[in-house]
Amino acid sequence: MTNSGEFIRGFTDYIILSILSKFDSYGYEMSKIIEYVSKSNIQLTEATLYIALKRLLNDEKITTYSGKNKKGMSRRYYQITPKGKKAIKDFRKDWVLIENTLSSLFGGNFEYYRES
Amino acid sequence: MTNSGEFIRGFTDYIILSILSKFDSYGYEMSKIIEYVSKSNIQLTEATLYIALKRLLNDEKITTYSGKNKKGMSRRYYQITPKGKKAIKDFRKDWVLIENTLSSLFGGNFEYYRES
DNA sequence: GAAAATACATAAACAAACTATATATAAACA
DNA sequence: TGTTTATATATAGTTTGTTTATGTATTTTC
Repeated sequence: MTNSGEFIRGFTDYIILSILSKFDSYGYEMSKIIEYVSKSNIQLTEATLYIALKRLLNDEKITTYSGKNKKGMSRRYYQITPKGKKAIKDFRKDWVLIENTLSSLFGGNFEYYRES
Repeated sequence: MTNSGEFIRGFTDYIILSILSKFDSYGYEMSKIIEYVSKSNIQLTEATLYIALKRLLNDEKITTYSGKNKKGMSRRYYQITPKGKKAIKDFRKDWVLIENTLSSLFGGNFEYYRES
């Protein structure tokens, strides 16, 4: 999909928080998860991802620690904080409203009384 | 919803095109439709709306004409063009992908094999 | 040994949103 | 009659987040 970034703008932080709700992860892995789940239809460029991680760290919604995987390779892991958990919990309610509203609008599935 | 605009960024043009797929309309009415369909959860500020209309006119996805309603009040109506119809048709396919992907991510409803 | 994949990161440019502001008419209300 | 609210269109300046482009380094594959 061309310009997928334009559509998911605003959702980036919550995509990251959703992944980190399941397990601690690192930048590159998260980009691969998004690629995999979206079947390559949506992509987060590295710049977008790392800037979003910075923003989330700054907002204290995530923390970070250095670790090594099985093979001894250095990885910079990210972990969700209680503040991050609250943010994603609140957002999930918003997402239901957004999804319903946009689907109604795009599907033409709405009634509106026009007086003139 | 606070910051609803941040979430619908990128979708604005397609919201407008979706409404104009049903009937010709004018700025103020379209803002009311969005308010109504979203049950006031989502709002397009006037600035956003009129700039989007300008952009769509410039892209030749809509045209405009001056009209009057029953009461003789001047209204600036907008009408979708064949180019706009193609754009919204193409977008509707993208929306299915976006919706499925984001719902999977936000719902934690995905599997990903982690090798390390 | 070279190429591709993995991994992290930043600067500058760009695009679309927001706030604030301006203007004008019509309807409602006191 | 006058004031307020709703209807209606529009622009300037600011903010925010994404993109392109670039840089560095390690590991795996061929």
